[in-house]
Amino acid sequence: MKPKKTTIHDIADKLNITASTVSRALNNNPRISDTTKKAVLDMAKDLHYQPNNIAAALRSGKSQLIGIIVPTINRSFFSSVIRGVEEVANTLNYRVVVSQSYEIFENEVATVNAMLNARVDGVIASIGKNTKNYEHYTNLIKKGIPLVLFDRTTNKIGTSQVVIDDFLGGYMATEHLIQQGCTKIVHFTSSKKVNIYKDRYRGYKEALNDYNIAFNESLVCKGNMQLEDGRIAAEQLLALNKEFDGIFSSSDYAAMGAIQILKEKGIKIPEEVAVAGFSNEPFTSFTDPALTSISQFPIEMGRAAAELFFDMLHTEKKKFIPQKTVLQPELVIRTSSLKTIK
Amino acid sequence: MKPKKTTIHDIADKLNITASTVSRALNNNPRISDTTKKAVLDMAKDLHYQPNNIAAALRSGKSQLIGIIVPTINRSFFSSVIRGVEEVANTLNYRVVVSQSYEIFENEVATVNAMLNARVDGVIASIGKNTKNYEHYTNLIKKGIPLVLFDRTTNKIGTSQVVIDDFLGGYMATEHLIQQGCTKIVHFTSSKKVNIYKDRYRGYKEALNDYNIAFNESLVCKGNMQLEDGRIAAEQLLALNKEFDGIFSSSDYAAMGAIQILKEKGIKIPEEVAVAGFSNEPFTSFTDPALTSISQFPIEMGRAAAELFFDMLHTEKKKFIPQKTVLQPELVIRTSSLKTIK
DNA sequence: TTGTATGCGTTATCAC
DNA sequence: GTGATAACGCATACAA
Repeated sequence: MKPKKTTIHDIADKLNITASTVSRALNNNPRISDTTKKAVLDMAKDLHYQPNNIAAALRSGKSQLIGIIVPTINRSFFSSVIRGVEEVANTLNYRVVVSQSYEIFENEVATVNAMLNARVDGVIASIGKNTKNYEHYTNLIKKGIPLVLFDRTTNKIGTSQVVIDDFLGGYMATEHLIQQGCTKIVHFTSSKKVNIYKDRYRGYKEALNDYNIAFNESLVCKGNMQLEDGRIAAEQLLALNKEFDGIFSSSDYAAMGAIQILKEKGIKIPEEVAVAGFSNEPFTSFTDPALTSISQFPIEMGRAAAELFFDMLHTEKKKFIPQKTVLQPELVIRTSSLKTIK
Repeated sequence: MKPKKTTIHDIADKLNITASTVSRALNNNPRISDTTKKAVLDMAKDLHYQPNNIAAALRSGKSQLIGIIVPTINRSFFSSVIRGVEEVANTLNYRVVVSQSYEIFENEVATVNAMLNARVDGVIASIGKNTKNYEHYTNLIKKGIPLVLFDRTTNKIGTSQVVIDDFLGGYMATEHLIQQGCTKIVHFTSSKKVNIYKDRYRGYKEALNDYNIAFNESLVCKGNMQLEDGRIAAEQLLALNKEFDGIFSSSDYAAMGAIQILKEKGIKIPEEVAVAGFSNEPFTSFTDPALTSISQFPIEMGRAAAELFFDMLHTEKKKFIPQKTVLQPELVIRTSSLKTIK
């Protein structure tokens, strides 16, 4: 019934050569003559030969698979990183296996394990917010499986990572608000445990310091960085009669939430309060006012992660030194912070 | 050097049983006694046994891999569909391999081929805009590999698909504008070759007809459905002095482009022109005015696609009848179309 | 430049 | 309820 799949043996038989020769010819092995190569390639086409990556993977120990672990796929930042990874993986004949942790530690562990079972050649991951134990990741490293962390990373395990300079991003956003005349700048942040928020916070403080503006801890709001958190924070600031003329939020969503509340209360943006977010989410250019933000170049980040991955793959484990690619953030100025020009 | 990976043979040796028994125990085969099962499981844990999916795949012919092909990963709609697929695949111990066609036909063909080489157990795909030849997909079907199409599908090849009722979506959006008092409604659409745009267009016409509004072809603008296309279309309409009091765009992006132009020209939305988009992109709730749109429930679409896939997987090829899941769209009313209440 | 032999780790078919 | 054996399709060490 089923038209039995053709293998290298079928090609070999037709050509009166051996399977090894066919295998070599297909892999463009230099020791095979051009004539045989051509004959093999032609016959492969004739027989509709379809290489079996699985068999090759079992034999060679290389699956040509890269595992990607992200909290959730349908967030612009993460899907863009995946896009970047896929772009370069694709050109090198690698496939990309994705899975989500949903910020749940157990899922993250399980998913690393699944990647291990699938025998991926390496893993590119962004750490979940609630992850404090990195054993599942160090396990990978112990087994000699390349691991590249991006964005939400950690220095506690020695592996390559790619991040943007979050400190600089925080600094740039804050500096920009200061230059627009703000002196009482609110900051929205999240858990200190997460490197990215910690660094953006540091950048904020440093900018204040450099411009001789006193740091006021009561203007720092902690939350979960969602739209709702921004709304709540803004409401509380107003309820407490805090004076402020600028907001630097570590998340575009929280910034947006604050903007909604301010608009509802009739507070003018940017005239009375200038706002800057972080991430340059696609929606930031569509809002009213359009939201100033910090671009993280997620596609480039994905490409960089893939490159670090292939570096690792081609380096002997003992010779390997963890690399860190730091991308430069970019301040994207939009109406929400443009006091002067308006 | 390398701590040789433990296999089922290692477990078997330690326990003085055979690999077959271990294999069966690990697969929870009913013919194995509970005591041996427990012994095997314990030993597996002790030896840090890590199943080799690749070997199992080669032997069994099942890779536990689902290939997903989308035009681009970092578009909210597509990444959300992927999320839905991954959700259900994950619970059934399947992994998801994603790749992008970038709307380029050759890429789509190549990527289907790559999936074939990777021996995925099936493919879930959304067809690229420029694809007119479906041979690469029919090839899959011929080989007995389950194929599920979603959103951008075709009836020309007999396979399962999941779509939303685009006709109904188009109808609902148009009807809503009519109910808001619009009588001269512009429609933004794209290539007639693509099922989704064709159907939304049909819905638009039908609604006009049902409400006794004459269809005016000069109010239909064709474009590529991007922000820029919406801007261009709106500019042309104004330049030509076309009278219109509503816009139903088959894309949120194009709708947004039109809104930008109308705002620039001082035309009030929704008072003078009411606008509705399609897709309910995340940004639609953040714009000003917030954009009325049609939700396509992408995560549910992904789940439905996965379910159709597993249905196919568990059905004999000869007994299989292509299924079509049609999801109901939902009108999400926002300020951009709310003439009455304002 | 090509052939021979072997094994990657698992599952499936028989046998007992 | 368990064992023995083969086979999945390919790549590679070694031989010629």
